[in-house]
Amino acid sequence: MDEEPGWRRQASPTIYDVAKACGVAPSTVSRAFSRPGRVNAETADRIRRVAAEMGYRTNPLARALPTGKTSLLALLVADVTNPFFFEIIRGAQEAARVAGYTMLVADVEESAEAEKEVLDRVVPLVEGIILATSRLSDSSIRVTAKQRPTIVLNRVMTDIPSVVTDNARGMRRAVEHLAELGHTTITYVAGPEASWADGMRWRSLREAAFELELQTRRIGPFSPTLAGGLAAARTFDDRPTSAVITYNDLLAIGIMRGLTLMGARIPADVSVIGFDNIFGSDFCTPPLTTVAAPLRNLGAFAVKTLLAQLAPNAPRGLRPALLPAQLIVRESTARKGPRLAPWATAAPPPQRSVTKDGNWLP
Amino acid sequence: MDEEPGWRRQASPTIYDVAKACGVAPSTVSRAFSRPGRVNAETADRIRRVAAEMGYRTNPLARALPTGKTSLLALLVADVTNPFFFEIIRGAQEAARVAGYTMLVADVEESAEAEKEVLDRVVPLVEGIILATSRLSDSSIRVTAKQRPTIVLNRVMTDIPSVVTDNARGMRRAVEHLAELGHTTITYVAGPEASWADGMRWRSLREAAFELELQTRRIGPFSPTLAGGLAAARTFDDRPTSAVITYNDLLAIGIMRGLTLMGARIPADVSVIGFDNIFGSDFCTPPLTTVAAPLRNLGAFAVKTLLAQLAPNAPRGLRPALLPAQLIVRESTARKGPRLAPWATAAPPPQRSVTKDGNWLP
DNA sequence: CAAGGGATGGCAATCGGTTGCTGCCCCCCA
DNA sequence: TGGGGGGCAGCAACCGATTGCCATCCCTTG
Repeated sequence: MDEEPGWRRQASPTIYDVAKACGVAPSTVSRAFSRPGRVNAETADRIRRVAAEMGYRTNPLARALPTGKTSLLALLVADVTNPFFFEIIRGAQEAARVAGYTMLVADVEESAEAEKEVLDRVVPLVEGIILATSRLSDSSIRVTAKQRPTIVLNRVMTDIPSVVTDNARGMRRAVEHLAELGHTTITYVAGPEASWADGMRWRSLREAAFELELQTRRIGPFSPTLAGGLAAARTFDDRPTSAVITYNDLLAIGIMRGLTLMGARIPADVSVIGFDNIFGSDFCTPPLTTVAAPLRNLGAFAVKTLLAQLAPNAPRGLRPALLPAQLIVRESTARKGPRLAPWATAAPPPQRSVTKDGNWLP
Repeated sequence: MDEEPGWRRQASPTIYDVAKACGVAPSTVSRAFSRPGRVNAETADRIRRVAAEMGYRTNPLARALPTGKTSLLALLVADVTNPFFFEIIRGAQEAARVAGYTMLVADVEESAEAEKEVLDRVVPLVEGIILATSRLSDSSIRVTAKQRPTIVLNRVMTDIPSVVTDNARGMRRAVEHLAELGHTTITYVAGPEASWADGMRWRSLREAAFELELQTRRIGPFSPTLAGGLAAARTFDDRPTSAVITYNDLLAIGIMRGLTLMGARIPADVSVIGFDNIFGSDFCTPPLTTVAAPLRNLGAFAVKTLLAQLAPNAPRGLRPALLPAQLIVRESTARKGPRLAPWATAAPPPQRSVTKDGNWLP
């Protein structure tokens, strides 16, 4: 009865198999891979040859158990379908890959609940965590950071390493741009209240406007999505201004679309500036003037910072890393025109209906 | 000297700690969680209470080593920055999460090399794999499938479970739509040669056109990106037709933009239909008529199929799952106009420069 | 009252590497 | 010739949970 050994789905060879085939001890095989100098060069070579022949691959689970080195990093993003994260993910994955790490990207669907759940699941698996635009409270983040090295992206915390875009400088450039075009009052379309970046951008706007002697106004909060922008357009229509800066590009694209439907012309009637320079901001109508975040770099930099934390001689640099933003002028901004709402009196609104999630009805 | 026990970064409690605190054996603690009926209800309750108090969390690595259950699934996508995948990722992550699995999303940057490397790294960690738009050869995929249950998305293989959009039906609808608008010749703008979907779409176009007595033409291959579309516009300009169907939306948006820069009006001069209904296809200029793939469902369905494979009584349904596509008519298609190239004679092209990756120059 | 059996809990092996320590061999140098 | 030391390989414990098997205990039943 013992000629047919029980088989599992995939009996890949182990160091024990390799050891037997080579006539050495398992520990020697292990060291042949993980500590090359520790074993005779010839022996090591032979072991590696045989191992390759047998198709041996070291089992990451087994390695991770005693050492804790899973070679896994986690990146939690608020919303994978938000283009803001695309290049961040790319940059992070790439950086992780070249460093020999695998990136575990998880979507938390804009919910603190889901974020906690995902964290619970992921924390024990990974060596480090990047929280991109977390919706968690500072204290929740600290709890996580106590368990694994953690980096926050797009948010500043005093006791956790953070990587952010230089919002203040970017906002300053945007405001200057509008001022040069003759605008005197700027409406800020706010994003989620829980968002650190939103508060930061609004404050920076206030400051810049104050220095340049412009007026500001604020509407919101709105969901940072196309649909949110559509809603913002309706609110904005009550007290319009000639210039708008939005929390992010999605909101900007949405508000442009909403205003256009109401009969406004962009940029002739209203100039709009977004934030982040996401995918699509260059081919929307009109192409959007926006404060470009160094997205890819943001992701890559976060990984590098995290990896640095992982090193035994933890550097502990806690000053937030400020990555430069850049104003990209496209076609949604223009010299201030004479006309303000109601737009409909000037141009009949192209009649068309839009569903609540921002799609055209057939 | 032994009062200060060596500490590791995070000594989370183990079943041994819990066992000691409860005065029972570790195995009992283990069973209290994994096999509730097997241990006295009171004991189990007490153990669970103490465990909760101590903040015990079962270590997934340790559990996975003997059992092989990592509760991890892998989703490999050709390009995370391609919006085609956004909703697929969402759908897949969501489905995995509710099933108690964590999804490991990996970007392979459109390269078979990178795909292999990522697979090597990921295969031993996960219980199953979803290959979305793989650039691998059939035989490479089979090798992977031998190691772990594997599902291919957007590609049909006879011996591996696959989930695809019903391209033929979708293409048929698109061609009918163009025929109704009076178009007689359709140019197909091809995507990557290695793409199964590209071949499928082109064949379906041929068939549909044949039945409806239309002419077809084919240009390409082009990279399935905005930049690819810009290049396609130049090629198309040599032998223009009044209708274009592209391999995907990105290509469609790119070619629309390219043609517009050359002075063509869309849809008056050229009607364009894309494929996939990606993020952005509704707010580009003009909003794109496209064959909508059930993206979110595609992802969710793939996960469900994979999970089914994981069950011990493997169903082994090998007929590819065809998910229905839908034609979304927006504003990039219109009745065939009288005018063909050269466009420039009719309308002076708005002079503007575009960088090779499709951004406007400042 | 004894045999049988279900309910509970413990023992110990196991998953596949890693690593501290030991032991052996050989070479070098005094 | 003997002692010291470096190079190399093996032994065995360990990471933390799972699980087959055995030992108890107590209750039931003939």
